[in-house]
Amino acid sequence: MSREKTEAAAAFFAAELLNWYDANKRDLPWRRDRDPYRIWVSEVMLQQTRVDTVIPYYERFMERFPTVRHLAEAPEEEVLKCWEGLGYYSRARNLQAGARQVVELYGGVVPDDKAAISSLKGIGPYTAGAILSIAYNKPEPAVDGNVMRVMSRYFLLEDDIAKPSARTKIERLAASIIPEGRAGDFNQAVMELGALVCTPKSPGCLLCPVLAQCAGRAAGRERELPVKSKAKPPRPELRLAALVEGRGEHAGKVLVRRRPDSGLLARMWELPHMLAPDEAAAVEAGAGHGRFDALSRGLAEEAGLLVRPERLWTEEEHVFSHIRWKVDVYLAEFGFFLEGGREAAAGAVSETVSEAASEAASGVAAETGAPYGGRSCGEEPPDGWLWIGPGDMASLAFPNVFLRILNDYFARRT
DNA sequence: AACCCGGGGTA
DNA sequence: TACCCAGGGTT
Repeated sequence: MSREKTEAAAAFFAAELLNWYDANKRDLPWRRDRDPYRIWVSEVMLQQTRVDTVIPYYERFMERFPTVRHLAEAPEEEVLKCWEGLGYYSRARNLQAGARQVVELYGGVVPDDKAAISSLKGIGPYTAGAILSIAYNKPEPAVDGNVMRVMSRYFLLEDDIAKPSARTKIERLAASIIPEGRAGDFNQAVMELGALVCTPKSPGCLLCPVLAQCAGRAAGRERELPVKSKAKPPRPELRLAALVEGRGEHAGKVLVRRRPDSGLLARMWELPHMLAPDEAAAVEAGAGHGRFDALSRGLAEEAGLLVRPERLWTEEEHVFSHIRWKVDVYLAEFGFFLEGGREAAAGAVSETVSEAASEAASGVAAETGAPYGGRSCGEEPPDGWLWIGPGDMASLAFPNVFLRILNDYFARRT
């Protein structure tokens, strides 16, 4: 296509899209004003997440953390709890870290220049452009998946949008056609078109305000675009989890633990669980045991927790973008914690671990306070472990799969 | 550049 | 079932 023709198509695109947006934009909570903090929160929530899913979370979040200072000063646990179920929890932790940066470095005012705003935790090229354009009306591109799809079709771009180079190219193109004084509206208009009309599977071309100049449609290729290489399928993992029921003063409660500070589901709460051993390999090595033994041994070695699994209680599935968990949940009777945690536990675990777990669960060790395997043991949960009842569900943040399991469990018990 | 990081809607 | 996301961080 000639440069002149492309430029004419670009001018048409911007003008028609703005008219369409003015008449058709949705009334969304974060479009009530131009408070950069509110725009920021909405943009972070909208990363990889649909508008309808975000709205209730957004309302709740803004009620609880109405200003950047409220967010900066809140306990992280509360922020995570507010984000529970929304996924990609590093977004919540980074958002709060960013809020604290804004308070400490910029007096609580979200900066309006690209370098400063891009230096905030959790703000990448898209979010920086979105805040600068929507809140401050600066002529910065905000290129997300919608924009890449719309532009790929309209300009018939065949770049693989899974590659970063495609986004960079589309950013340059988008920046070159932002209409004077209307950066925020234009960026939102392109995204709105992608969300409402130029949808991934079956674009509503007959309703499209820029149909007349759409090169992809003219070529009859709107359904083939954008070009996107496929991601690897998630790897399957079988997880063995223990639903450990308390006794005595912990009757009616179950044992949960907090995940490490970094990595998958960082700092969220969960049932104790482990990756199931490769059973074929175990049998080959002459160490084949059942799932009950595997769980008992695994939790002892990895977590310093002695329990006796009783029966399979439920199976749940949980799909991440890169892992597919099948979670087999076993009801288990509590034994004791090995003091000294993992290291001590590893040394204490013997071939007779399942017998030890049985003894422990039947209360032998607990009653006598006797050490096991040369190690002392206890009933008090170490740091990062808790006995919880139904009433504690409101204050601890769980990933969805464990939320389902625990809510199910408490609902059936009571 | 490749990989890590959730969850839900849609066809 | 498979695909799609209103991305950013880490290595």
